[in-house]
Amino acid sequence: MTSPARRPTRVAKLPPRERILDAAEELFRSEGIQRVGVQAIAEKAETTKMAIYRHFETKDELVAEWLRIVAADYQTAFDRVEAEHPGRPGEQILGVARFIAEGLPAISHRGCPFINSLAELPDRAHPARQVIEQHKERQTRRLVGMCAQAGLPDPEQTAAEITFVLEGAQVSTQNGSIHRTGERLMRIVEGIVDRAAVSAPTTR
Amino acid sequence: MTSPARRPTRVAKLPPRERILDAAEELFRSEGIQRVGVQAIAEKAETTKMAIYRHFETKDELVAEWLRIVAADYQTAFDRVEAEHPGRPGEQILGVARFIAEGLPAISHRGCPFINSLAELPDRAHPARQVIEQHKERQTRRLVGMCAQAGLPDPEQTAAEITFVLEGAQVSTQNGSIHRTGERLMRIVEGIVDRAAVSAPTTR
DNA sequence: CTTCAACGATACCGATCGGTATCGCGCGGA
DNA sequence: TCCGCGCGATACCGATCGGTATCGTTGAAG
Repeated sequence: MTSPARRPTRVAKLPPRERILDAAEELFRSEGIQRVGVQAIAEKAETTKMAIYRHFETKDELVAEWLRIVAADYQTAFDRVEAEHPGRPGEQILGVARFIAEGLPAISHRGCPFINSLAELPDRAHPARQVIEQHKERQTRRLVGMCAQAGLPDPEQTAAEITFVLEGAQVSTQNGSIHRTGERLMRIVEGIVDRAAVSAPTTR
Repeated sequence: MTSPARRPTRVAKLPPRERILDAAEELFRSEGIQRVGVQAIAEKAETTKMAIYRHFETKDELVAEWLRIVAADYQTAFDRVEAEHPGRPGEQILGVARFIAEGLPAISHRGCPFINSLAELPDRAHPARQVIEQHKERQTRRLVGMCAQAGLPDPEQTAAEITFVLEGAQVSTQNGSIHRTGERLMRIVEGIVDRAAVSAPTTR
């Protein structure tokens, strides 16, 4: 009656490490890093503090691991967008913007985990800071590459403009209404790309 | 020898309340809100915890008061920019952007206090949240007004775009180099205004 | 069947948190 | 002159923090 892969109750609980990371994801996103204690994570993960410290050296390392997963998810989304529009960098840029725009309601009132973590972790020696900086660097590099492939005259400048707009939009979801912020954001990015392309009407 | 207005030593210390607010300004900006204890503020202000609680009901109220002062400073800066270019809304918009751009090095590696406070205070009932929302609302209204006076066809849209860019630029100062971010930001805002004005070449 | 490692539970540690109570001192206004 | 209040200092409160030690149990591999 005790087959290994399935348990009658609890519908096959995930292993502790994944339950911990899932709980951390929920709590860190909704309440921030500093306000969430290790005990709270353990309870939400249906385990104990000790189990957490068996899998992660410190709370700071758990935070870093969480952000690594979030960063990997962003990378995957970028890959998918890129694959959906092969050889059409203009569409890829808009796809990235759409990905962010469509995610705005989900992060409503809490903004981007990376931006928030930056605000919560002023110590540049914190292990999570490396994760954040590497992530931002990669995303910027990809965006610059798309702009360059689109033949835009100043890829770094346009990529910076798009980055600023995307981050600003995510920040703005935290207060006030999100009404139409997504559509607004899409039209802004469309305008940026169109304007940047006036002197170089190549692929797109 | 003990004249009231001047003291031989300590070069005329400010009254406790202002010393507390000055200390809070420094510490909250550089280390964030949650990481700074009331005791640390008292020590930097050369006073005691009790003195702080004589002037502020709670730490949360002190945070709100600090943000009220920061918001008032922003308002003053906006007023000055507006007065420097009377009747020239295009120049006013660029003046606002220049104010933010020139402030980037000063907030280097720590970003905007409002954005950071939003990340640190997820509780919408926190007294500081009202201050932040009112501030953002006012700034947005002023920027929309400038865009409208400049005769731009869609003031809300353009104001939103500028707001996003300004906030994104401030966020981006926290990681990586600030090299040329100010100039970059200025050129971006110039481009936004120019593009938005193509169908309405009025004042400017 | 035995063994070993991961797990869950509990109790505990020192440190720090926001906030309070209670002193004594000193200066300014009446 | 004297009163009173703001001030600085100290000690203290309960709660929570990140992190550790030590149990008994369990489940899967050998």
